[in-house]
Amino acid sequence: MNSLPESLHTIHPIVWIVEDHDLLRKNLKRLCSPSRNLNGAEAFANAEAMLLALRQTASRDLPQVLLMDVGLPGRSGLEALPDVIKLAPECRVVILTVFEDDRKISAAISAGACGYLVKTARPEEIVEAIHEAARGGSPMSPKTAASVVKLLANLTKPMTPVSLSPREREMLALIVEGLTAKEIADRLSVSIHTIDTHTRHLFKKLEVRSRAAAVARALRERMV
Amino acid sequence: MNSLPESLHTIHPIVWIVEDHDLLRKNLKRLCSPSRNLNGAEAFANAEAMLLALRQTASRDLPQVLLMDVGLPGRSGLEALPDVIKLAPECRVVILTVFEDDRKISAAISAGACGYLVKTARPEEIVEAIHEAARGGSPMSPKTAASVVKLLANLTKPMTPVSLSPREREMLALIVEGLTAKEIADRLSVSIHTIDTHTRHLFKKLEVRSRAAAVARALRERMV
DNA sequence: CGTCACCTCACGAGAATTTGGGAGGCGGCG
DNA sequence: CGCCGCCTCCCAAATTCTCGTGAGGTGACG
Repeated sequence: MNSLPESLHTIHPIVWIVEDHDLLRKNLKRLCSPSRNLNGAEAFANAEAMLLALRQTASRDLPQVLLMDVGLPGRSGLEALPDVIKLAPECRVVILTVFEDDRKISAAISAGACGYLVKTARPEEIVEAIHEAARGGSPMSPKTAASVVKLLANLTKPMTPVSLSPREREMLALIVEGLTAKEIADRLSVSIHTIDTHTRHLFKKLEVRSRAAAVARALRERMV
Repeated sequence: MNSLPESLHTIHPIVWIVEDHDLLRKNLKRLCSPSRNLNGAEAFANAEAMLLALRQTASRDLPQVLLMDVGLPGRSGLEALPDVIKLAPECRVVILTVFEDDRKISAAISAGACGYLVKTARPEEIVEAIHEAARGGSPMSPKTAASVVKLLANLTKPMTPVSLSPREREMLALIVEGLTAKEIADRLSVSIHTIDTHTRHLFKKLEVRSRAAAVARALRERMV
């Protein structure tokens, strides 16, 4: 969709930077120079200042790419993301961090980030990543990509090593809905004793001993 | 976890190739040569032949990386993936294709692929991708990564912010584990009455009326 | 026709959960 | 200091769940 092969040499994406470490911030800003076909317009030490500036910026001057550190200053970076998306929906947010663990990556992407860079990346890699982000891509290391893939695979894997009968599957779905045995009995127009029996068989097959555990297994393994 | 900085030059990952186009298959195999620290042991024209060989291969000779085309020959490639995973669970499968659209990418990752390459990639990129896959990473273009990120973001976005106290968060985790109130009380060394109270507050905040529903909400909105 | 899986229903007892109330102590904050 | 949120504990009743066991009916399959 965003294929601009020729104009890469003429368009200078506006890049904003949020980084609390002074030296790194300056280096990053210097990196985003017109000589590298980048326009490092603004650099901030924290997310609040960036949001403030974002609110006071005309839409034609909004950044195309936002390079944001989410390091020590609490979660200010990730928490600012919803506001960034509201104020500049077209802006591609690339997270810059020292950590590369599944939870942080998951949180960043859930919050709306599109890319994920580690600070150990070489300058040329960072520049290239910014261009890729502006182009609509999601720059990230293969290791980060592996985390993302693992998350996605876990969320979408359809496999159920347990063979449930249609009725049991139905039961499971209703249990996951949070219904009580009696409510399920009413919903399905059968006796509550029947529900009990189904539930018992279900537990045996799922190898659990409680509704809560059954729900956990069902949701984790996507058999709903 | 898989940091082998020194041994990269000595370990030659065994690479298998599935590609129906004769010329490309031969080129790929030639690419996986010891001179590039790769061991392109086998190349097949279709998935069935590869599976057959996989079944007859001792575990020490199983491929570390499987480069598989999923082009025109139906879905034979993706459909073979579950078998590959069963026969060689440690094998990293990298999809090789001409298309780069969301649906195919999603299908491949759901099926268990770890990487995704386009055939227009340069030889060095392919070689590097194979090494990254063997290392545990997920090689893919930024554009492909963008598709994956989009999918993941869609699946995990509905994060309603619920403010739980630390203790309540702990409770929730243990409930999701399937523990009973008494077991939680023992685990945390407090009275079961305390657990009851926490549970009540938790339910109020989560707007649920049962453990099962609490588990469902917690897992769906990943507050675990 | 026999077997088997599935759905249905029943009884009963013990365990656990849900729901309502109240209460004391602690630490942060204006 | 007073207020508020949090953690802790208690009582008690109603409800629900868990887990046995047993059993009748159906449809599929060999």
